[in-house]
Amino acid sequence: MARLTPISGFPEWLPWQRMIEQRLVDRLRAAFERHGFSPLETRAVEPLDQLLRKGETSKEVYVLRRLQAEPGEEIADDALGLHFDLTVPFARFVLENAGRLQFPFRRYQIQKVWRGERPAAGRYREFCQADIDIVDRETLPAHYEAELPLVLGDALGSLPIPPVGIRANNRKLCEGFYLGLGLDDPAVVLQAVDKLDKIGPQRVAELLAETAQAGEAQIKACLALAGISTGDDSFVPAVRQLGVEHPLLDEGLAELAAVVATAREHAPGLLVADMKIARGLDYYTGTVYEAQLRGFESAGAVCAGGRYDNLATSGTDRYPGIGLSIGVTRILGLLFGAGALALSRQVPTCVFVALPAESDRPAANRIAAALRRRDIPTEVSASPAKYGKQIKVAARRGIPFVWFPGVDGAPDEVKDIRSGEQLVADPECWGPPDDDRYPVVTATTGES
RNA sequence: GUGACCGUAGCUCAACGGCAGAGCACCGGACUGUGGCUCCGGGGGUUGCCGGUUCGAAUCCGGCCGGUCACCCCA
Repeated sequence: MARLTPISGFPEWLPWQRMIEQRLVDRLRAAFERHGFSPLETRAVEPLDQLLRKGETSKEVYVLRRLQAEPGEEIADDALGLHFDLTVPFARFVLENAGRLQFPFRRYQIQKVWRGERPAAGRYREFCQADIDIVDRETLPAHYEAELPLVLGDALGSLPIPPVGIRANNRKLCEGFYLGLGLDDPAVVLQAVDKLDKIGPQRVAELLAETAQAGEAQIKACLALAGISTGDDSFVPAVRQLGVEHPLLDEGLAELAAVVATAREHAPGLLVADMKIARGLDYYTGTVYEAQLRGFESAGAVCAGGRYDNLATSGTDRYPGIGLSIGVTRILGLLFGAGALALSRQVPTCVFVALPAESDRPAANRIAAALRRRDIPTEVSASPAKYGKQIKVAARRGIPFVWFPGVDGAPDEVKDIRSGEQLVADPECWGPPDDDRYPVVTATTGES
């Protein structure tokens, strides 16, 4: 057998980490449903031509081929590829099932996606995303653009992870500004401005001159716009002061102001308007979002999304939508890497039933069954070793309670392994404290 | 996909051309059926993989794999 090595970009967690992931996903799911989003799962594959509608991401797509494919067989448009996000498959699903869905349709979707990128810290080739989207037919009211960040704040806010900060911008605002400025290719300008955090104003200015043929005054105005970032609607007069006028700009300003105002009322400190958020994807048409984990800003965005008016269209039918995506694997990878998450024990087991002798196993099984009936995770010792060893087995796994079956008519006893306290107990009515029944996720502070 | 740095026991690291080691962890005993402390003992490694140089390679060279960082892009 060949030496076993991990495969780059395909993370596998240990059981205690998987338990944390499942608990995190449970919380997300509960929050999404609390806000009225319905669950959806789409197949892992889409026809290549569907996946590539998004644009120049073709290099990232993993193609599915049969081992017995004809040698030299071309990869056709109808070949299957693994989906690289959940938005494109969702748009396809909406078109395919429009007749059976009620609109506005709100759904959440928590699934693996695959991208053939170079792996790095917090970046994987196989990873889990949790998406929420709302689509409607023909038109999508702007108030959804204010609602989505609140769902995100609710979903992530109750978890023992660092707070997320959402930065929002609006495509209409930027495009209107650039058009009003006389720059007629807003997409190119956006691409340059998007790099501001990375390469700084000098290089962005050079880029703008090169790729967008921007003049000095135009560059200055673009950089001034990108420098505006406020937690309230004071960005509106700040933008107006730059003296640019365009109908699209007015629309964008009004929409973003509404997003900020709503967030301020319901989740103060969650969201800021930031005029340099661009997002690379060109299908966004309104509000765009990007969220970072506090303390992990350099690792990039852990959530992203925005409004797309033209992603799901077929003939005359149009389904404008808006969505946000949470990078579950990235969040976990960053926090595990920093040692910032801990679980109260390594196994689900709450009670470990000790075994006096192998002949006592049937009695031990009955005790375990009684506890499990009352929803107390229980396992029976593997072997009737000395009690000291059986206790040690439980202690190493962090199991909080060891149960000693009574022998020769003596009553059962249960021992709290942390305090050492041992009490007479009846498997039909004893129960652990609420905090001990299931493993609990905690944030680890003060790692050095 | 491009470039740079790094790979020794489960973990953290020594040995840097000449017998592959320590601490922690793990297993056993002292302690005859109630863990954690202490003491004593034990098992663990084709030095990431393949090839090259050399009398001799963990050590030097090349390729591959894996990890990290900067580009690119993105969750």
